[in-house]
Amino acid sequence: MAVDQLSSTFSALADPTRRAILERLADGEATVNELAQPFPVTVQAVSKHLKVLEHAGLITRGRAAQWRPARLRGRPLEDAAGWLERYRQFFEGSFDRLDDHLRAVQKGSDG
Amino acid sequence: MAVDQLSSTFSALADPTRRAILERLADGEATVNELAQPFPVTVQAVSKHLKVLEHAGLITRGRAAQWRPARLRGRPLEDAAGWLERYRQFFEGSFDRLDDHLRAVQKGSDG
DNA sequence: GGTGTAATCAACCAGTCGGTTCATCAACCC
DNA sequence: GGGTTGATGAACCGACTGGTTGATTACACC
Repeated sequence: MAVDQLSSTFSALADPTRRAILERLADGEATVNELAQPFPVTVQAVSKHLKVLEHAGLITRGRAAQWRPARLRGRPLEDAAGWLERYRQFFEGSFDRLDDHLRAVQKGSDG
Repeated sequence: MAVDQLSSTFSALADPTRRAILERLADGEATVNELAQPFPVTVQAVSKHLKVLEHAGLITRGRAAQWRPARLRGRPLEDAAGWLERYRQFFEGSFDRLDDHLRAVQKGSDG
């Protein structure tokens, strides 16, 4: 099991079912049964997914009678986005040219 | 094994060794031995990591004599960042208030 | 207090993962 | 061609993952 936060976050996001759950939660909180409905898996499987998401801090669980509504939490997503942001320089244009550009930058100034 | 691109990308990023490899590659291309040096694992293990990264499209491999330099490729990172970007609304401020805000928005306009 | 529903727990299973060791391939160089 | 170095291939191992089924807990309602 990944110990660091970032690994937990990316690991949680690596599953398409879990990403779909998060997308659904972006529209507002939902119960396990509601979340499980669109997927061809059992409620127990979704419950496990929610535990993974909760462990990664991507959701919090409420308590209302026998329901445990899940709610999206943005912070880990923000951290993940922050990590990726550092590679923005590689996003734009051809990565082939980027290498030359980087080498030039490294020689010309501090990193 | 994850079939979709986004899952492959997040899965590849879920390992701290692989993220460190990418960080190193941001400084320019490097060989397997160079990449393996900082880590307390064998070269073979790093070679496996590179295969995962290559499969996810996060790196490309060159060919120079008996060396196979790895080079960072930004495209999948950009896609991952794009997916996360859709949650930017959840980044800022308290997520508790966000829920109220979302409900208000949902009532006020088309959902 | 018994019944029905929401959700989790527990045990199990097949497949994948990250790592190892040993063996092999590929290219350079004398 | 043989030795050395860079890198991968193959087999194996323990741990984790995503899924199942069956049992159990927690709460509402009559």
